[in-house]
Amino acid sequence: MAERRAARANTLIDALPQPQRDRLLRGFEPVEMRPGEILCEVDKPFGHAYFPRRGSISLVAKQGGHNAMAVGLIGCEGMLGESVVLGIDLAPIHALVQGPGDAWRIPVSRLREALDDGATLGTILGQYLHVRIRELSLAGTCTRFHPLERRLARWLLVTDDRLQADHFHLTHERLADLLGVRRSGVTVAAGALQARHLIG
Amino acid sequence: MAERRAARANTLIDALPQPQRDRLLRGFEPVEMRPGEILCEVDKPFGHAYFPRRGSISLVAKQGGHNAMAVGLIGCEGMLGESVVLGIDLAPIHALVQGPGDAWRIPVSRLREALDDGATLGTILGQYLHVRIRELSLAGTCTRFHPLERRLARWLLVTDDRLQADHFHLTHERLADLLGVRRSGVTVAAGALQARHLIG
DNA sequence: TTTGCTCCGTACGCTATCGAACATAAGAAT
DNA sequence: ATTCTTATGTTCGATAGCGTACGGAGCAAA
Repeated sequence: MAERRAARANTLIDALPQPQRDRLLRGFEPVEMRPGEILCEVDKPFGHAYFPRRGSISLVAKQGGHNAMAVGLIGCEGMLGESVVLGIDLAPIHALVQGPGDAWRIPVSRLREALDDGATLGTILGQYLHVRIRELSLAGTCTRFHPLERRLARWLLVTDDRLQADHFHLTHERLADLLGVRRSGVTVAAGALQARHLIG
Repeated sequence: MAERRAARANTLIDALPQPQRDRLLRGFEPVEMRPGEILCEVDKPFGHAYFPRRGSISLVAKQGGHNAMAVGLIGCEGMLGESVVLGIDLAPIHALVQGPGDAWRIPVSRLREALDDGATLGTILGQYLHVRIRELSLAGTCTRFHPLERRLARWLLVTDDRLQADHFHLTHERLADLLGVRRSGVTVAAGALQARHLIG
């Protein structure tokens, strides 16, 4: 599996000024992310924040047990646990590992300390939370107005972008869960995309 | 139009400790809210934050001009412009007046000053932003999985809750815009609710 | 009184998607 | 080699909501 770009670190961390970044790195613990692993559950305190370096984390909204769908995907461009900038340590949504990889993680308490260590980190996380909010706002509209084939294409593109890998494997079943549709619906939509030689 | 509860102020403001609230009130300007008035547009700087006292503000997500739907409703329990706590002064979403009423508004710059005047305001706005995020996350799922009749019922209940009025008037047309469906679809759904004597 | 406008009710055919089932196909386990 | 499992392809009838169109009711201006 060839690498598409050299950088394997996390974009948010890279944006920090050197001394602050070094201090923050001391609080980090590298962890592996395995697909399906649950990183936080809604309304429960999340003990750690995660900064993916490879792989991806999907944000899943659940509705009364049954119905669920993904409303966001986090890769090395983002983080899980932005809520700390709000002084909140409860997860607003479920999060689980989607694509395998690894991440830095840091206890919420230490991240909170780091937020007092100069304003830059707070600014960055604030901006990141802002784009999350924008994305969340649009997610609903997208689901409402676009047919499955387009939503599937979008999800595949986003996944590809986040994973930074030349290829990746996802079962129709899992895609169906993420998109909130039937498994066989994904089969059909994927077939249509293949017929147009848009995916392999 | 009888009042349902005595309190006509804004819940967030009421939650502030006395001295801080008084200082903040000096920055407020009372304004009237007329239905349809646009309070902010996505990616444009919003000059003021709004704290409704009566009436409501709907948050509208747009998709390429055509398709649009509401993803949130703000009444006297909330505010418009929470993004300031993130150090952001760009609106993440469109907002327009839904139900007529009045609000306090404050220039973003003064609200930002107020955030430095003790930590309480920041904490409150942070918590409020957190619930907004939770609501946004669920909005998509709700639209995806629930039939129109239920979504309509929900919207009417939320509107009633926010407006604090004994009655209110909404055309089917506007409800259709808010729910992202056809006008005639609303007519049918509303008829079904009336047939079950759930609305008048 | 006529005209015009806004709002509501209703209908028809169409599309996307559902829920459920069945049939392969490929690999892993025994 | 046979069985089990997992992933995929395909079908069928059902349903929600669409786009569009037409008719009527209330109300106001001319």
